[in-house]
Amino acid sequence: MILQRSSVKPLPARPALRSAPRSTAAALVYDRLRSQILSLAIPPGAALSENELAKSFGVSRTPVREALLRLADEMLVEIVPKSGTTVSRIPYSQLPEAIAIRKVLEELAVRTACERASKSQLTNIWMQVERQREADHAGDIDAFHEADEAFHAAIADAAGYPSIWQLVKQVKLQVDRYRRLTLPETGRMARVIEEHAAVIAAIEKGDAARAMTAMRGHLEGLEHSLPNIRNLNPDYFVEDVGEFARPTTMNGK
Amino acid sequence: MILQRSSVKPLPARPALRSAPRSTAAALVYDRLRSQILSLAIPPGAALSENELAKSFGVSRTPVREALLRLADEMLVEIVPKSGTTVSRIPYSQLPEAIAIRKVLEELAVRTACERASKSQLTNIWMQVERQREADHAGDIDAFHEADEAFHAAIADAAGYPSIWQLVKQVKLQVDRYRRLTLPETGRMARVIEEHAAVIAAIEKGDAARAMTAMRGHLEGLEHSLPNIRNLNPDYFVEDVGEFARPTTMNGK
DNA sequence: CTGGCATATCTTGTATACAAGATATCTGTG
DNA sequence: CACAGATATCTTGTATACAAGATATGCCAG
Repeated sequence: MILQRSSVKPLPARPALRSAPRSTAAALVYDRLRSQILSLAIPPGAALSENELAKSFGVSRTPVREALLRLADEMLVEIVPKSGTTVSRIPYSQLPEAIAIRKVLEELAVRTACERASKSQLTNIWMQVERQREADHAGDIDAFHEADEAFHAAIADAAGYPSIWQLVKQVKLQVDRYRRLTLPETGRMARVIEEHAAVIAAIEKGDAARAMTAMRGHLEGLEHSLPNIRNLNPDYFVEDVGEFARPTTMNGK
Repeated sequence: MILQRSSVKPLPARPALRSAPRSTAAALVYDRLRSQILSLAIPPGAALSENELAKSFGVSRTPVREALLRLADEMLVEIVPKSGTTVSRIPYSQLPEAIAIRKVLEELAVRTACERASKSQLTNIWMQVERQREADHAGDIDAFHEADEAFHAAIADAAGYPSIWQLVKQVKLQVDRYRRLTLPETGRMARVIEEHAAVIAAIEKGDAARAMTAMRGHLEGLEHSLPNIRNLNPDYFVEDVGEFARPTTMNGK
């Protein structure tokens, strides 16, 4: 039982063991599948067979099934009881909702961080912006993305509301998959860095209104990128997703 | 693993499939366990054994394990790899965070509902208030609670953001367990009904500011009830929960 | 060639056996 | 009696076999 007070994460400069073996087989299968789904390496609508996955991972169906059940809870796969399992299609109509939710959550984070952030926490946030600058210079998209997420997580930490970032991660999943379909926009990294810097600068001054506006504007950049493509791969999307709330596994309660 | 070996509810030999004819055994076990955990019938800190649960439910370990894994994702149980599984203690220090998050989510819901609610949706919301009035008169606490939740869900529906309620349900779990420990406050139902009526009235008028204020005030009632007891059963709580985000199952990521 | 029914073969759900770490107990030794 | 070590017995993690529904296939009648 480890009980550890966490104010600031060490955050290794290096992704460390990215493809390292996780503790359990189920965790490994979960990580790999989730990563491939989010990167669209496995496209929306693709069929997944527990037997095939078990063979390809060299494990039995048990850990594969465990991973799939968890992915179903995250709405990343859909399990039809005695029929089959597929990678969820992207619910296009729900993306604005996800962004709206993310906005209020992150506004709460910056607002509260304005009141409660310690100096070391502010430093940590700035550090993530610096990491992004370096990644931009190096042209390392993956490192940029990682530092981007660390930035938002650090703000939630500074607010003393770390679970805000847990919720945001959960909510942004489908949006992330959508954005993978759009072409990388040139100069985006530099713009994001500017916006991030504006947010943390306002937090540092304790200017809640300004910080919230900056964060809102930053996230509205996501909204503007929505009505972009989607006609390229219409079968990657589902127009109207029925009674949401994991209609596939168990009962939604 | 110290902790009481407290037996899991006897659960009649005849599982009363009539009242809970869930499709799969795993779903049934999940529902029953979850209900008993939230009602504190199984107290925080109680040990859970997959074998014992399997015997008491008359099924094998497989569906029991599936249910426990899902409950672990919801932070309702904690699984220590080769050691044991316990009902999660209530993270007292995280309750204000949960309430703060819920506030901004529901403020988003009422604000958006002011713009988008249809007449039938408004009627639906009023209907839930009416159900609460009836439950109050009948003194039916369970029915009141159910209508209470339906009220908040209906607002999210009216906003066109139904997943807001899904998130709120997820966030309020630990607060709900906490409130089960406090004595039922006389006159609370009537007060809640008043507050609900004020919210829907403001939504109906399209007065977003007023609706948000009403909802905020309503939810602040939760906050005021926090520093109540907690000394009665100090072993039901955990002061500082380390690296949040399901530290028990798999890796957070 | 077309339609319909039986069947073969998929799928997921469940039960059971085994593996291996963690913990408690008991035993032997000083 | 105190303490250390072996061991018995817990725990969860995984593999495998079987059950049963869903789907595809193919065969046969018209």
